[in-house]
Order: sequence, then structure tokens, then C-alpha cells
Amino acid sequence: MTEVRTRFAPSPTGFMHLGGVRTALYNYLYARKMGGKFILRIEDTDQERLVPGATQVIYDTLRDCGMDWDEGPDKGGEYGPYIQSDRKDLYLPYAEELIRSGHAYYCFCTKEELAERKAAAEARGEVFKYDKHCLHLSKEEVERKLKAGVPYVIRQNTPTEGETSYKDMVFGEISMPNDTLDDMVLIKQDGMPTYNFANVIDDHLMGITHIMRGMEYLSSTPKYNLLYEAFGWEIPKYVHLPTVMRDKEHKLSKRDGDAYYSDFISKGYLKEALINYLALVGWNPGDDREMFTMDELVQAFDISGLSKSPGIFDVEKLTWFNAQYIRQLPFEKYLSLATPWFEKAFEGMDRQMDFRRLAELMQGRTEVFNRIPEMVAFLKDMPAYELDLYFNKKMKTAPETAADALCMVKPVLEALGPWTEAEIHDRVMDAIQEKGLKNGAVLWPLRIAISGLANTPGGAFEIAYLLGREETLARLDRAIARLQDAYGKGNVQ
RNA sequence: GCCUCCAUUGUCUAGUGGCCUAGGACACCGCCCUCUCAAGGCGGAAACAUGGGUUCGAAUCCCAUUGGAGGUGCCA
Repeated sequence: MTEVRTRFAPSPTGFMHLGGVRTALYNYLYARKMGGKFILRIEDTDQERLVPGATQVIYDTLRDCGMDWDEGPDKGGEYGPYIQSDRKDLYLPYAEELIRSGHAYYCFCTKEELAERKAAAEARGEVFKYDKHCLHLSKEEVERKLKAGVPYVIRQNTPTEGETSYKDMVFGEISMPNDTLDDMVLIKQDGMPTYNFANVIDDHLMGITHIMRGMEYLSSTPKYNLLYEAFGWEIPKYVHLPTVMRDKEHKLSKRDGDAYYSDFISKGYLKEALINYLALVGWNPGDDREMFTMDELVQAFDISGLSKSPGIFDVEKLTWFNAQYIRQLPFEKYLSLATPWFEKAFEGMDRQMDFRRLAELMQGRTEVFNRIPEMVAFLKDMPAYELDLYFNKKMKTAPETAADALCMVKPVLEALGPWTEAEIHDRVMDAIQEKGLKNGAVLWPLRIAISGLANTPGGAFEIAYLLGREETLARLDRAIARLQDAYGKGNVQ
């Protein structure tokens, strides 16, 4: 059996689209699973859309994700070069061979003429398909124009009758009536091959055995197969992938601003989570497993698990995966990843903050790193809050009675020796026991008084510790004053 | 318009003629735990697009309808 060779062939646009990452991933997984080779090829035949530095983004992203390629522009390999613009001169002879065998022809129609004919066809309510106008030029006419240096393109000469079909490993049998096949351009006026042509030539020359790509190529594949046949080349296996959608109607598009790999990384999504989730949009292992490392994906991946229908990219589920991965992070790793976000949150604060302790509290609650600043902001500045927050039915607390609880705690905290979490916890609990109160009746108001929030990461003890003695007591004083102001002095104490 | 493809809960999906009173996961809701939240545990609501066939039997096969996607570029 011949070695499996897959390829990822992006065009360098400057960003890595998540759909592209997934395509690369499946190619990578299949090659590794089969013990084959994964090839990276850059498709930059469109000279008008060149973006400087764009290939670097592709390298960086793939490497960052752990998808190492065996052959590629920067790595070499026996089928190079791996950048199509570097292969420019190699395509024309193949096109000329096709012309000799009658499978292609020179076309001298200008873009303007084409546009005119297209408009005319549309005016008549017809679809425009290239009319093979130049196919009927006499040999002499063609020679003359070529000699005269009239600009030309080379078009594929597709059959007008019958149908062409092929078998796709995901979609099964696909057949297209030949009369719907357009005589597509193979070589452009600037001498560059089109994607359509370069793809076929390169995939063959590079010995690609399995072509895994987006399903937008499903209906142009018959034209590629006609080319393979014209050359007498073996047709590779096709694996067309369902589209990744933003919602039911729309593709995940570059316009959305959140379709790029880098967008998610900078928001604080872990690449492991992104890869894990992406693998599952359009593929499933056949059992209920969901958590996969890259190596596990390699083991589990199989083309039979690929689905046919488009899948919607669900950020909620990605976020769940992300939270899972964050929780599993070794603590030191979490701390180092969270620290920049902590620093951002506490910028300009004069108090010290125990990042380690904060990180311990936050690791299990972090879904995406960019949500950290908002979650910990209350530690920097006391938020404004409504006294209603002191209401809690279960804790049996209310604004009217909150001051009593706070006044009970205050001297305990003031008398505290070392300001450690354990000390705070033990002394306050002792006092609660002594008074025969319920924990919540004291701790709820205390937490509200020093955080101003209904929900906080950590409880009263943790927050008090993080705030430090001075800030805690200051917040406590202010809370007591405000409550007494509203409801009068309590009579406990 | 024409061509191709697709169609199970809100979402990702399992399901390849009887194992399906349709399974798992996210999200949602409730309960437990608990000083809040989160995590965790338990439970709940939620789907075979519609209509015809085929068959003893259909989510599964066939046809039509509807809906959706893709293609129809000297873009890839």
C-alpha cells in the first residue's frame, strides 16, 4: 500500500481562519494516523492579493497548535518548491500539453468582451458560461495572434455531453452533467496558473493521495478529474469537509472579526481547547468521548466519523472546553497565564495583592482569561451597591439587621494578630459559635460589606484576606456607617 | 435561474431496517452541597422538516415537497 500523503494548501491572506485550522487539523490527523506525510503548500498564485508576512502567520499558527508538517516551504522535501509562485514556470508546459491533446485551448477574449457577453446573457435571463468562442479559432488565427503578442489565457476544454462522476469519501457518489461545466481558465493572462490548475498539477506532482478540503470544491472537482484523466494521471482520493458556520445561514466569515485563530488566542482561549473543540465540529469519534489531546485525536481520527452537514461554531461550547482545560492546568502554568490579566485589573492600585492566592481562587472559575479583570475588579475598587444585597432569605439576613452582624465581626478583625486567611477564618468562626449564630447570618453580610457584589470568587474570608487588614476594616466601617445611617443603630452589642 | 450537496432537541452529534418509549455533550431549568459564585452530585424540559411509498417492521431505504449550504471568477 502506498504511503498516505495529505496536504494543507492555504493561500496567505494574513490570518488563519478557524475553518482553515480545522482543515489543516484533519489533514494532519489523517496523515499521522496513517503513518503518512503531512505537506504544507502555499497557494499564492493571486498576485493581486499578496499580503506581506502572511505565510509566517500560517507557520506560526500550525506550529503553535502542534501540527508539524513533514514537507513545506521552510522545510524542503523532495517535491519542492512548496510555494506556488516559486513553481510558476512549471505549469505552462502542462497546459501546452493539454492544448496539444485537445483538452485545452488558447483564449484571446478580453475581460471587457467577457463582461459584455455575460451582461447580455443575463439580460436575456440566461446564465453565462464561456461559449468556447476561441476554441473555434483557426490554427492560423491562433498562431497569428500569438505571434502578434495578443494577451491570452488558456482554458480547459470541457465536454458538453454526458456526465462526470466521482466518489468522495464523505459524500459518496457525486455526478455532474458535463454541460454545466465551465471552460475554466487554467493559465491567467499574467502567466500564473489559476488555483484550479495549479492544484491539480501540484497535488499530482507532490504525490498527494488524499485531498481533504472544504466542500466548496465539491462541484468543481469533476473538472479537476477531467484534467487528471487528460494527463493520464491517477485521481487522488477526495475527502470534502462540511463548512464551519457562524449560524444557520452564514459561514464563519472573516468579516465577523472573531473567525481568526489569533482572535481567540488573544481573548484567552487555550489552543488545546480550540483544537479539541474544532476537531468535534464536523467529526466525532463514534463514542461519547469529548476530551482529546492532539495525540488522542491522532489515535481516534477516522474519515468515517466525518459528517456531511455544515456545523455551527458554538462559542459557548468552546468556552466550556476552555474552562475544562484551564482547570486542568498545572497551577504554576495557570498563575503565569493569569498574571498579565491580574496586572491589568490592578493597574494603578497602591495595595499589594497576593496573586498566588487569587489564582488559586480563580483557576476553577476562569472560563476565558479575558473575563478575569471584570471578575476581580471589586478587589481594587469597592463597587457601588444597593442595600438590598443584604437581603438573603436562606441566610436570614436583611439590611436592617446587617449592621448588627458587622458590628459583631469588626472587633474580632481589629483584634486579629497576623492577617492570615486561617486566622481570619478561625477567629470569626469562633465568634459566630460563641454567639450561637448561623454562619451565613454573619458571613453573608460581611462578604457584601467588603465586596459589594452578590457573587464573588471566594467567600468572605478569602476576600478579607486578599483586601488586607486596612482595606477590609475601612470597607467594613463604611458599610456599617451606611447601614446605621439608613436604619439607625442596632441594639445588639 | 441552473448545477451539486445536505436535513435527528436551541447547538455539536450517536444512530447504517427490529437493541430507539431515540443515547451523549454544551446551553437552559430544578434539587443537593455550601458564607455567595464556580466546581461537583442528582434530576428535568427539549429532536427524527413535511407528504407519499417499500417492508411484517423505518430516524434508518426510495420519491416528491420544503428548508439550508456550496458552486456558477483571469479568488482560493
